[in-house]
Amino acid sequence: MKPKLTLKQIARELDVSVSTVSKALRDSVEISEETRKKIKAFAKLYNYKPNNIALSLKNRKTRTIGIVLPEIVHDFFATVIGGIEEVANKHGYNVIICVSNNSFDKEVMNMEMLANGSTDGFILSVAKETQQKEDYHHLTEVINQGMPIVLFDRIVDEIVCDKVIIDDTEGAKNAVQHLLDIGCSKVGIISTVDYISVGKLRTEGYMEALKQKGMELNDNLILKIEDMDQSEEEIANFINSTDLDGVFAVNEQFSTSAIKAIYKKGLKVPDDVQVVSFSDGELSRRFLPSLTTINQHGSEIGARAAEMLIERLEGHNTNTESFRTEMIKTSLIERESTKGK
Amino acid sequence: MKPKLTLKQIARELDVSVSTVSKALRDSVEISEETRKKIKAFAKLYNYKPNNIALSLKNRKTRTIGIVLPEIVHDFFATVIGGIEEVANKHGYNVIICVSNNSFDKEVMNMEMLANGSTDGFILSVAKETQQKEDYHHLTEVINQGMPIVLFDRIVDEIVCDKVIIDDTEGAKNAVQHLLDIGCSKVGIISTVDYISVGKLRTEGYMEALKQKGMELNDNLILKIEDMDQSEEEIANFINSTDLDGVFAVNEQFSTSAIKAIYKKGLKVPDDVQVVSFSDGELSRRFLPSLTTINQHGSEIGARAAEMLIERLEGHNTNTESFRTEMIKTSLIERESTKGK
DNA sequence: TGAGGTCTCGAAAACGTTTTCGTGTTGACA
DNA sequence: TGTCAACACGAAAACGTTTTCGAGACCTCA
Repeated sequence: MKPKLTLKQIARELDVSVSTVSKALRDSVEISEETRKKIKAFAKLYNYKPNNIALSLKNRKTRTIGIVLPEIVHDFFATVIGGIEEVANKHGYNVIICVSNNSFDKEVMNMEMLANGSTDGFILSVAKETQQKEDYHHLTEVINQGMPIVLFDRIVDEIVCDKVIIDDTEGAKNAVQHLLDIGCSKVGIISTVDYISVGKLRTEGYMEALKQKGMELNDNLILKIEDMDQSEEEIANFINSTDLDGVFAVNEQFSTSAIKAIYKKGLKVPDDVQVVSFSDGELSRRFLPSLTTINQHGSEIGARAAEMLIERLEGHNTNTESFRTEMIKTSLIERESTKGK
Repeated sequence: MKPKLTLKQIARELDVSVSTVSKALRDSVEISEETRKKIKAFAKLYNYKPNNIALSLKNRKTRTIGIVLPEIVHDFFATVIGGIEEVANKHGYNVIICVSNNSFDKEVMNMEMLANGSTDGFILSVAKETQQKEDYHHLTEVINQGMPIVLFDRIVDEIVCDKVIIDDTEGAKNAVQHLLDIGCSKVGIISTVDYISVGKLRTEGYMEALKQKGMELNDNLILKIEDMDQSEEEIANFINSTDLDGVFAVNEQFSTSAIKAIYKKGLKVPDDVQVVSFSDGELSRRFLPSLTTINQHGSEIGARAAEMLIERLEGHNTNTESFRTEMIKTSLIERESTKGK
């Protein structure tokens, strides 16, 4: 077991000073060709690699990005992480991931932990509980300390920072419009309670689409799920107690539950009821019938968020203090759960 | 924008020395009650938190665990991360995650990057390409530097370290046994090529189960997928060209592809063909029919791996140099893709 | 009164880097 | 022979901690 080589050891071994070694390795002209070669050869031979921690302390930069997410066993978030990871790595950054499990306290703890020198900045999607409490002091604190934050997906309007979102309203509107375009006349929505920002926005998109077609809103066709654990029964009840020919659900879980209930009711998808789902994940692609979805392009969201954060970190934009909110376009992917025109 | 408070600033502000501040905050008896209170009050007021990087440098401990995975948009790995994250956090550790994308080079790069001071140890599942090349120098190097490693799932026998695995053979055997028990007489397997350790082991389990029942092996009933991208067609061909009443597939993707092909062929699941899948994820639970699976208990794997690593790190076991390989039991979850007895 | 002990505290080293600012040794040139 | 620049290198500070050691102030007791 040989511990890591340090500059000091190289210096001692070669009988020069630490500064000489450091300079030689960084190709400083101060050091003679000869010594430089000798030192570099030695370093290469023994595979010297500078200690990241020491560099971080010196430079006050860690070259790591903190990611805080509500959950990780979740196709969308996993995809976003993938996107972040890729561009972060390309720029020589690492990512350190913490999960809030949708708990406000854990979110705060994680951020405090990471903010004490572990990361240069944050990419985060706030916990459900945080949106509910509307307590964002941990975000403002971090920002006040000069650490950039990029919010995505579950953002909070009050916080001034860079944001990456999808147009939830537009995406939902497109989904519902599509259902109407292909012949549905009674379209229901399965969404979440309003304090979840995306649930609220998607519900608004649903309403807009109906209004645009001059159709009137029927509250009975709107289901807002509060408790994920009981979604299955609630959705079954909803399907049974209504007479729909189109369903728009805000996530894959709701969509598949709905289809299951539709089958149980003796109806067929897409023949009797057509279904469009928000979120395009493994489940949508694999399900039978495969789901027509609104693709959120998670990896693009992640990639864009990482790019924005790194840009702030490297100061390519210190000139302008204007924060941007970037909108990633969603797209409709037609599959078997709708008939098409 | 107020930058982070440091000991030095507190010292200057309160007109004492840095060492006094440090000691006071750590409740040293060296410091008088009075000064201690004053300093602690000040620190609390301005929310002083020690800088992690400085601590890491001083203690030569980062309290972070490096995780290197083949992929992240994958139910099993995401679940494992969840398990790791939970116990890591409980012990005051952070996790930093890198993805190899099944590339050998990226795996090596990631490990080198993290090994230079960023983490205290590793939890990893090796890339497909690494298993193929059988080049493990990056692992031995890290181990030689005194950093503990815990391998899980895709492990490599040659490396001496702690390991957490599931009994792939046993799990597969149970799956096939179950199919035989509930009346199947012609059971096929859809697996991966042999250089993927888990694919190989699961195939062995399949064979063992058949042998134990005194059934003879038919190579035509064994499909080994090389290229994931073409799995769908290969599986369809396999299903069409064989006459099976039971299918065991080593992952959810293969299982659902098989079921799709079975339907296309005009047969029913589970009436005509019964299916058991390895890996219990969202897809298995949501699919129609929901899948009978072998649950790998990913979060337990992660949790156990983290515990083992932390134990090494905190030196609770320096006495014994014996590395353990822990086996997490799989369990069969019966759902709709099998009929039961 | 002086020796020794107890309380408090500060200086300095250490962790592994980078960088600024010397400083000694050449050699050229007047 | 003396001056000055160029060259090659080292000392030290800095990043923010913790910890060891030393030292001054005060008290106690012979």
